[in-house]
Amino acid sequence: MNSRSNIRDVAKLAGVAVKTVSRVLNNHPYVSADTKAKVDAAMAELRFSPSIAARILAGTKSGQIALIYDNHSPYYMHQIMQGCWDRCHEEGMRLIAQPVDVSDPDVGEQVRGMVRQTHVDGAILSSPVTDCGPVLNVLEAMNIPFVRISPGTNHALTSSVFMDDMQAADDMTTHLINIGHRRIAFIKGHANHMASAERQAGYERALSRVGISVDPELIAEGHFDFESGVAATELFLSLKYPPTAVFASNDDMASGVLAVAHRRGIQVPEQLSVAGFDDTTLARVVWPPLTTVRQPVRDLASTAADLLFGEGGIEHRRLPHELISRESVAPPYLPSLKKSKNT
Amino acid sequence: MNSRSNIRDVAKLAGVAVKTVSRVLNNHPYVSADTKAKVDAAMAELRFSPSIAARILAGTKSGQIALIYDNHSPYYMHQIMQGCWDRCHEEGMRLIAQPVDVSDPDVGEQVRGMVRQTHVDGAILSSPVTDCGPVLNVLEAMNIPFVRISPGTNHALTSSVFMDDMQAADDMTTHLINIGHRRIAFIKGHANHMASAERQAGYERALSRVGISVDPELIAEGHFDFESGVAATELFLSLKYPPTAVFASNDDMASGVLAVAHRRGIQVPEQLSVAGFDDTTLARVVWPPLTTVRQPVRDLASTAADLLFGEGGIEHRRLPHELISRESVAPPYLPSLKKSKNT
DNA sequence: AAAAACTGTGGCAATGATGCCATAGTGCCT
DNA sequence: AGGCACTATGGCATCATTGCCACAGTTTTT
Repeated sequence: MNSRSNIRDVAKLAGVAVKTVSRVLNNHPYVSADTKAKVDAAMAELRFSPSIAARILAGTKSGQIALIYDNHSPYYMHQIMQGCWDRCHEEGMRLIAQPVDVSDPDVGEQVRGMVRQTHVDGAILSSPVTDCGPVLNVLEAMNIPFVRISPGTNHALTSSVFMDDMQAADDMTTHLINIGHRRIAFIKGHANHMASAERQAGYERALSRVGISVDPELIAEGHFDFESGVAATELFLSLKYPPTAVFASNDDMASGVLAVAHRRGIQVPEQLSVAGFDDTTLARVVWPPLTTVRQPVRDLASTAADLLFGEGGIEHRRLPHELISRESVAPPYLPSLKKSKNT
Repeated sequence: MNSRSNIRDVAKLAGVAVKTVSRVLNNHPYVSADTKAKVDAAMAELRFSPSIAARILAGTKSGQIALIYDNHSPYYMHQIMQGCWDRCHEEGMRLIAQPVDVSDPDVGEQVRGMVRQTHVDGAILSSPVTDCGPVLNVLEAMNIPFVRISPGTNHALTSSVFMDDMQAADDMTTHLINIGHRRIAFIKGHANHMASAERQAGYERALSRVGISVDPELIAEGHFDFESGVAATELFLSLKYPPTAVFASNDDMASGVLAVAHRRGIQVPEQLSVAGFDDTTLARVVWPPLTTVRQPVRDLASTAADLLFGEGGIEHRRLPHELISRESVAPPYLPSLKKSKNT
């Protein structure tokens, strides 16, 4: 009925001491290959796997790490989780995915409770939790090592993995400029993600470099979701001089731009170019497929796990981004210019 | 930092036995109000909080449940998780999300290991894990209660929540017939989801009822992902008499249909109607928005958690579906009929 | 009035693994 | 030859809590 096998049963079957089984379990040095083989065989035969609870109680490690997140883009989180899972699985660690609400004033206590209960050995934080003061304080106070994925702020005491959001946004904006766009609108990301400000800065830097003034009318608020892409686009298209291109801070919002264009019968990319950010699955699923910045989300996550497991001290690793050209971006048609030439 | 106080310290300070403190902790009956007050005071003074690990080890409940899944649609899983999380949070339970690979011959052992390690009190299975023999056997052998979300097979010993996939597919097909379609193609779901067969049966039932013969050419394999929607559509459109409507077994595949239509310059819905299934976020994000069957995914998940927590015996609860009409479906244009009339 | 049931409390074993200390053989340096 | 470091293994206490059994006093039932 119950699989009753514990470490003692394994020890008996393998003909060794309990302590030796424990050593095999924890990959301690000083176990002969011979003994290890016997123990492994016994464990396999008994279908043994150690109780985390007992391990926590007796020892100092639990073999578990937490992924703490608060992100509303399912595709993005899906990739983050996969990256973490893969590495954890390789490493024999258990991953506890823990959603939180960073706007909840109680978020620190919630994380404290979770750490207390699960005794996780470390944590991976995904933006925007990476910059959530209460959470950071709690983890530091409890002395839990953690790695941050795409943090917005520097933090001398912990490792992080990230990409150059500013440069990526600059690249995309420059690309739009290079193919002829001058009125380029920008939809900001959620304000609680620090990357949002970075991307905006990159956008503005690219414009400024070529002497295009930053027009506040062409910058709209956004929250990384489809609806805010829609809302922003409605605004842009009601302007006296609407943009010829819209650069959204993620793919979800870019999809919103496409939806409005479709509804109004505006041809993309002939009449309006649309660029996204992230290169989630969504970018390939919508029509036309989005020109976007590929963010190596899964690699970011698995690298974060690497850094957490690694012995090394704190490290800040930047992963490369890539501009992905698809069909949602083309040179502007610019009927007004043609007309003025004719007149 | 020093949460060094344990139940013994509390007992000593309160002047009672350790066991009595345990009773207070667990709200046992048979503790006098007087004693309870003393113990509460002592706990407060020592800032005591019990060790979950010890509790799990010594007791029979862990306060944790597992969500075991293997689904490749991020939007779908996102909703499932949310539903589970919400109820678990209300109930003070910890949720451990555990992805598995049902095609892995070792999947049973993996689940066994997870259960033994974490001591979960119960599990929620999401399709297709609901019909994965090895997993079911392991959970039964370990005597872990579980609830299945959208299982394909009946199972007298465990509760389940589901919707009527056959009826839903029938409804959608009938809707397409009612507005004039006769050549309706169908893209199957992943073969390892039992719901796939149900949906196909519903499609065929609706056709048969009105005397339309089921044309094997109009039924294509699919795997619940965008790409298989694309592949199926390429097939359909290369037929001598292509369909006027395509009914895909989920929204991801329906998005694939839309993509092919866009690429070939086929107007949706004027020249081709497209229907999906699930009503995930994706259905509203693509263009045109998908007519689809709303599956109450989040409710399914939270209901599953309800049944797991509930004292009640086994129960099979069906949740209602709903046909959502959006812009991807319209009456067929049928140019060939018009032509023949004219000639 | 005896028996049974309820109330309130205590003692001790058990849970499953690790930490620390001990032991013993081997190879190497001085 | 003595001492030391290294390899390999075993024994036992320990972690913090709950389950089971026992016991005594009080109330209810027969």
